[in-house]
Amino acid sequence: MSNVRVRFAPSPTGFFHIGSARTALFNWLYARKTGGQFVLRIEDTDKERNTDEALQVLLEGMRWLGLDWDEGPEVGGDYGPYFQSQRNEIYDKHLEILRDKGLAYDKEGAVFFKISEEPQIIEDQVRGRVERTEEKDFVIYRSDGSPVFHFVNVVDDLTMGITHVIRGEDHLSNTSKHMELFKGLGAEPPVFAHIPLILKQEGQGKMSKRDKGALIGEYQERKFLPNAVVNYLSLLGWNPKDDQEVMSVDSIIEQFDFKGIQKGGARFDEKKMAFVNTEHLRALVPQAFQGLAREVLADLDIKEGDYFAEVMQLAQPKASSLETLNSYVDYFFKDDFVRQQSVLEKISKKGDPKEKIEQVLAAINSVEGWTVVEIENALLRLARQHGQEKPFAWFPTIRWSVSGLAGGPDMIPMLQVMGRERVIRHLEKAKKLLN
RNA sequence: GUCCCGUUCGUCUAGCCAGGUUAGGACACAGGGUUUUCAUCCCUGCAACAGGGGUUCGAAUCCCCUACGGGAUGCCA
Repeated sequence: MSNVRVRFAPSPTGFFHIGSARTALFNWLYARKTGGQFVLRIEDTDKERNTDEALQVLLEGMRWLGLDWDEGPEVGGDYGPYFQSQRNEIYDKHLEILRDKGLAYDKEGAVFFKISEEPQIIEDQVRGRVERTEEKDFVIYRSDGSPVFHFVNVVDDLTMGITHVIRGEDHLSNTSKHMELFKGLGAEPPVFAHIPLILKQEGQGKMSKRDKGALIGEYQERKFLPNAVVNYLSLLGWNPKDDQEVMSVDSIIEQFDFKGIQKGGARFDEKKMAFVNTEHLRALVPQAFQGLAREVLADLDIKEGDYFAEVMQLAQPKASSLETLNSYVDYFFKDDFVRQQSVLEKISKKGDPKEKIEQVLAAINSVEGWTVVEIENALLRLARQHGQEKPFAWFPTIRWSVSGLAGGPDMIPMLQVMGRERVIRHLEKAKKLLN
């Protein structure tokens, strides 16, 4: 247990942006690394947009990523309320403090904060020493009586005992305002760490919600593994200073530090994201993989029994994502799969597929049992009958017949798992299609 | 306009603080192999210190300038 207290203070807008998620992640990592507290505070001052539905998108996204909060909505805590909309008294009280010190004054119906005009020196944990001077007094209460972001942000951080503010670089220039406010309220500012922004994959500027891959909900829908998303996000602007890239969340927590945070913006790369996801998928223990696979394959009529587990054992080492798993294995579980015409055209160039199917059927019918060795031997015999060392020339045709595809799990184990009857049924059907 | 921050392969980055490296890794891409199957695996290749000046025997590394990129400059958050 340490005295570190960090926070993530999102505004519920109805979507959970990847940049916000990474800010949340870095705060969470730091809390877990130091044994501190991770506070979730909701900046719900915009009454129009802040619906309960929008809040749930955020909370579900956080939970999905595994970013559990020690204080905040649903869990409470000693520093509440955790919704800005419920903290007006606290803000008003702090406004009085500034008024009493002569640091707040009314003008044009609004309340302004009187700046000190001294340079504010930020010892930023990522950027080092940053110096900036505020040039003019700024509004802290609008003429409608509501407090503005800079003020509530500082008051909340102060009253919630936040020790480290880890946030996006877009706030770096605002920090001098915040420092002045902390000092005006008679408090030591927290430690700041400004992390680089996530940039668009293509084009200029930071990721916007319209960009592909910008929303956490997309990864949820596409059945990415949350740990993989966390892994990739952690690598966007941070690294453990060695060659590790595919890491468990525990390992990331253990190695996380401010020194490893990058200064420049990081461009998002969906291909690398997919790569990290594939690696995590392969690393899953078979039971975990099968559990997830059952969910994504729910539409297939899969009966209980060993067959499913065996198919998954074939698929897991080669499948690239849960999102595409269905198309990778569906033919194991149904007879009405589509045999791709383009694949047929390709294999037809290397000989008559119908002839090959007949040859394979004949070879298979002579097999006693249905072990990998027996299937392999049968196909080897077939190959030798045609003066060939190995039966690879028949593989594309077999694959097309039993799966309709050009690729998939290893050929012989796949046939073994499918079972003799099913293989023969598919071959016969394929043959018929070629008449 | 002003202020703040940044800039190493196409991309993410190591190296920079404590100057001497064939500038390393990963993704992507290309070629080859396992295998005349495959969304697997293995090997190889491609490819970078933004530009200029200075300091130094020696600069990716330290200093200055320029360019470019990002952010801030709201009674948005």
